[in-house]
Amino acid sequence: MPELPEVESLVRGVRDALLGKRIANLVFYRPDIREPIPTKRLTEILRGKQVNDVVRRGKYMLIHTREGALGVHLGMSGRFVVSRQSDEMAPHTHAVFQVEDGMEFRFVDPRRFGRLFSVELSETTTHPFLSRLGVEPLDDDFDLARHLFDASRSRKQCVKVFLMDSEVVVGVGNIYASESLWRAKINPQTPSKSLQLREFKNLARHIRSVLSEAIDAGGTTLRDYRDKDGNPGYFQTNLAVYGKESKPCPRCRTTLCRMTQAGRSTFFCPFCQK
DNA sequence: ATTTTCTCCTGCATGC
DNA sequence: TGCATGCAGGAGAAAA
Repeated sequence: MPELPEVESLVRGVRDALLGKRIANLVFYRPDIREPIPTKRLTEILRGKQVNDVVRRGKYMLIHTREGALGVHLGMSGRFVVSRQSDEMAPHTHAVFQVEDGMEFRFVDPRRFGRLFSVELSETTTHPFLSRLGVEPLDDDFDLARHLFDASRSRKQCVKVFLMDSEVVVGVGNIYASESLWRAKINPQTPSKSLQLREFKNLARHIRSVLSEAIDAGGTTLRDYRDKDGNPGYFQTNLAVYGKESKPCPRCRTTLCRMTQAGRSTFFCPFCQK
């Protein structure tokens, strides 16, 4: 379940491995993942081209050349792993990007919720997958609390669902929404419009700290997430509430609860998060 | 217009 | 042991 910290960890590794390198060739094994992979256009953009930049936007990774970019979304179970060309091919390998240095990156995704897409030079911000994304929670250039406060005034949604709206703020998925609300001692069912600016300031601080700590730990691996070298993250050992239903709250020892909000599991402490 | 539900898919846990 | 069932979930599409 890659969210912002997992994608950021991956992007940093891919950037180190790929920046300045040339993509020698591309091989597609299964172009019909969530959406058909634009194999022809991706080949035009990448083959024989040098990688200029590798960046994250929300939960998307963008690998740029002077012709455009490859967009990658890991979905639920996607991996983007560096391999030797002689390594055995993992099941569910859908695409391979061969690098001039003899290594290659492989996109592996058992559940096929992920996507590979092409981004033209002219649409790095206007591409349909990118244009509607909300703010980056770790950007320092603006007031996250103020943004959340303003965006929530006209909403009926509860704060947990609101936080997970990628048109409001990107990268906060099911795990980090639950974790940051627990840290901020806010009940996930609280209507977002009823929170005051002061409470959003506290919440924003905790969103940033939990995401930053998770990046430092290489992300959270519950089942599928791996970095480019196939290594898991380690932040799952620091999770306070996610997946901890019926375990004691780390703060007050009250038994943690699980509920469903907008079809997603939410974990919380019924005592701390009143 | 906003918000909820559905959909995509496979692997794993559960229950009989 | 084996099979059926259900659940997990990011995010766009569809429905409400």
